[in-house]
Amino acid sequence: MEPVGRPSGPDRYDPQSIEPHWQAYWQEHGTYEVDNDDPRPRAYVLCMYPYPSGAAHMGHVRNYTFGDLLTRYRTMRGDAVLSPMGFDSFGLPAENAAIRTGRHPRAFTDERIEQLRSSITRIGGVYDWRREVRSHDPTYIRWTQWIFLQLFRAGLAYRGHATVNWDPVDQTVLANEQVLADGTAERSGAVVEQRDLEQWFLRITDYAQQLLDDLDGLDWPERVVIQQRNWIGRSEGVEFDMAIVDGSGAPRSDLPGDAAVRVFTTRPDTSFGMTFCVLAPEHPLVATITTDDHRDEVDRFVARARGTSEIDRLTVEGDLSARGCRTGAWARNPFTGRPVPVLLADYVLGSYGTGAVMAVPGEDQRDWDFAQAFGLPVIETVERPEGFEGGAWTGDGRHVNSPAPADAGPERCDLNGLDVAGAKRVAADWLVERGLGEPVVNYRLRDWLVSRQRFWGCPIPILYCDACGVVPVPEDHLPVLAPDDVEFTPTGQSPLLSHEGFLHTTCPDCGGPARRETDTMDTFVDSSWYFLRFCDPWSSDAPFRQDAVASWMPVDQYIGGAEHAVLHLMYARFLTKALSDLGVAPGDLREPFRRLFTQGMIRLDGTKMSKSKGNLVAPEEIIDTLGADTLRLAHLSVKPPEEDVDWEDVGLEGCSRFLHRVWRLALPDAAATWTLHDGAATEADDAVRRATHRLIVDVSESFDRWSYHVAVARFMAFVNEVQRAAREEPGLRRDTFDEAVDTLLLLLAPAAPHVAAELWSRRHGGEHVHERAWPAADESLLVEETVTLIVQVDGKVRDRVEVPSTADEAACVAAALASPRVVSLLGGAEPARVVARPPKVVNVVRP
RNA sequence: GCCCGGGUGGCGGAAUGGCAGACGCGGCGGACUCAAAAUCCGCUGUCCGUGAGGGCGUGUGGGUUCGAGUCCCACCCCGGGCACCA
Repeated sequence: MEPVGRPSGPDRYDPQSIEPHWQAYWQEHGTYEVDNDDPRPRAYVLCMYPYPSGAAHMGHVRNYTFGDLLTRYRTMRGDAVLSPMGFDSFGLPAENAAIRTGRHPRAFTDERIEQLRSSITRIGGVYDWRREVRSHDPTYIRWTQWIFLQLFRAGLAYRGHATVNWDPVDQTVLANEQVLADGTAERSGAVVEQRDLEQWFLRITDYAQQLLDDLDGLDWPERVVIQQRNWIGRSEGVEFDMAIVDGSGAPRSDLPGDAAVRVFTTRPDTSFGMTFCVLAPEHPLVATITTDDHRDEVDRFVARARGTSEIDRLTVEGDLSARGCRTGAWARNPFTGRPVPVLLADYVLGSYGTGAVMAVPGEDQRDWDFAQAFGLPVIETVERPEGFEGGAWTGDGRHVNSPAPADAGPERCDLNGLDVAGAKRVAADWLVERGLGEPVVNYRLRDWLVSRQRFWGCPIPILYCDACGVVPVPEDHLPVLAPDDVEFTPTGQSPLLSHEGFLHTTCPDCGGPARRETDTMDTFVDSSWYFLRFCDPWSSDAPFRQDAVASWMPVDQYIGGAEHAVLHLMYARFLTKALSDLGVAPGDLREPFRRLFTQGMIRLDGTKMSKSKGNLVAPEEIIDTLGADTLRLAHLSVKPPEEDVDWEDVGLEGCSRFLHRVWRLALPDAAATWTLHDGAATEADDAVRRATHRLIVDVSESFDRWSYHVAVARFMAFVNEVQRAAREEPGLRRDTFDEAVDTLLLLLAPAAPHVAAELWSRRHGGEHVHERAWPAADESLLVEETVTLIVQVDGKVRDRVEVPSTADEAACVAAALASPRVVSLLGGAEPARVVARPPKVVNVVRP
């Protein structure tokens, strides 16, 4: 790809010779290092820290180009920009490589960090590397563990027994967020199994309401906010008890008198339509309420449901009658006083609400389908709209069939005639007033399962003592580090489980023998606080000092992939709130990321480009030939930043040609090739000066709006215009030309930093362009003297006339009516109407 | 099914109710050259017309407006997310 035929020698644009020079300059001069006592206004620009997978791929390039542009731009605007970089360096790929090759994951990881750091530098990314953090660094491990202990003391980290997601390929449990809707693992793609295990959880559900409410104050893509809202899944309803009775409604002699099942519903208004009640197979009452004649059937059903993988349980196809089972028990509907049969079905989840629902086939489609399969009756309680032919009606309407029977006594409830909202209120109040139930808010969000049965992660700092039970490792014993003398076996089992030296220790409380926790933390724990550590990575007696965090946080602009919409971004929000409440982070820091930008993916032949798919286009090969500035510009120009990109559409050539053109235009010696003079200013000078100041406004606005592709288009158009003016007679005044070129270089400095720095330095005796102030436009040059007035007849453009930009309505109308084209189209008739928007447009409406 | 995006030349896209197609890619023609590359210049939505010019044109159909790619209503298609959460 080496261009042939372009001029050679010292005047040739040669990215290979200038790019390393400037990268070293920025590093050596600490140009983008900022101290915590910097007096300038502060800005915190952060790209999601990467998993070190080796040399950068195009996704990295895209991400870091946007972040780097913003860092350089804000710096030129006068801010102290915190732009740190680090590595999310725990994780399974390194451990899997260790299992394959026998090499320790640390060696593997450190090597890949160096490769990635080198790539990032070669892209031209500038960071305050003094602040670098790595998840697997013992100092970072220490503070991750310290944070875990604070959460443990506050009751926000707990050990719980639960049915959890087990990934048979990666040999570890996973959080709900890491399992896709089809029941496969987000990372490995394996079908997830269910296992009952004791695991560590973080109590994110305590923050469900805050996580929901605080979304409103964030400047985030709507898409991401909606995804978070869906994931939290708030739903309001009521819970109430239904007494377990026999088929005639009488109490059962084999059960205590208060035997009851509690149900949760968001539709108490439809209670009169309840024709059965459904329990989850894992509901604790199943065993006690099942009657003897149904016991065998129930046992078989429960065994099968528990053995079924999530993926099968979620399948909609198949015979519904096999997915439920009668229990022989009955429950009394408090609204009617009448018993309804109790069934089991796997579509009711044990982990949501009360694990039991009242089934209303008339107004719920799942209940309706189930009722059909089991031959259960349907009672419609909401009037159908005309023409409705489906099974269940879930919309609004007048209630019918909803009075309590006459023998229900003076306290009978009557919902007939009410709409859904009104009936909900009346039904809920009725339950509450009689002490039968209460309003309840449920969330879909579950506590965050953080245990991982893996070696290459942050060890959970907990001991198990036979005498004292669960004991936190004392803070002055941190960090707990995994041993180095470990062997990785092909089974994938964590070597910690069989490492005697790691496993056995003494209890800090009683001095007796104790066993270490062998699970490590989900790597999303590491990434939930790294942005806080960046503010104060030198802190040695706390994870960070509060004043340092207070001065930088929240992050002004966070940049990363949309694939983290629920995972990382939810966890990081949670931990920030928890640390704030614990007094570790400032009390008023409730959200970590003020603005979020999610960039599009890079696709190759329509598929996502990633390491696993071969990563066919290596960024460094392009840097080796066309240079980093061309690559950056191509990424900036190809599409709006938030959209997915097909690699085939990335126009390297046009960008390379453009930079060569800039080079020839700006090179001091090349001025001889242009027609420049020191005489009086001509119209050409006037036009170029206006274009120059217009460019300042356009590029600034485009940068502020993240319309980088438009900014690049403006650059190209501007260079074309200046070239043309400087080539044709009478040419340009030298100072007009210099102002145009210097302004171009200043504006280009954030986007194509190396070439801008090199040319500026050559033109200005070694000066550094990135330490110059962002240019300000001269307002007087933005006002044109004359403008092109659009003359329309009946809304169609028929002519254009030059008018003074100060022309008023009368002048514009006069100019329009004087147009020969308009005169001929009117054919002597008087216009029916003339609409003028001076000085842009006049529309003449014919009779 | 529900919720978000989005449909504009051969392609990526631009246009914050006022000149549709900026800028780039690709294509065609030309200059320079022994030749090529590179560079530079011109043309490049579509139809009618020798021409001047005119008709049509932003997924489809309606509407609002002097004027709609842009606003409103209905629909079609594509992409993404959610989906037994009671």
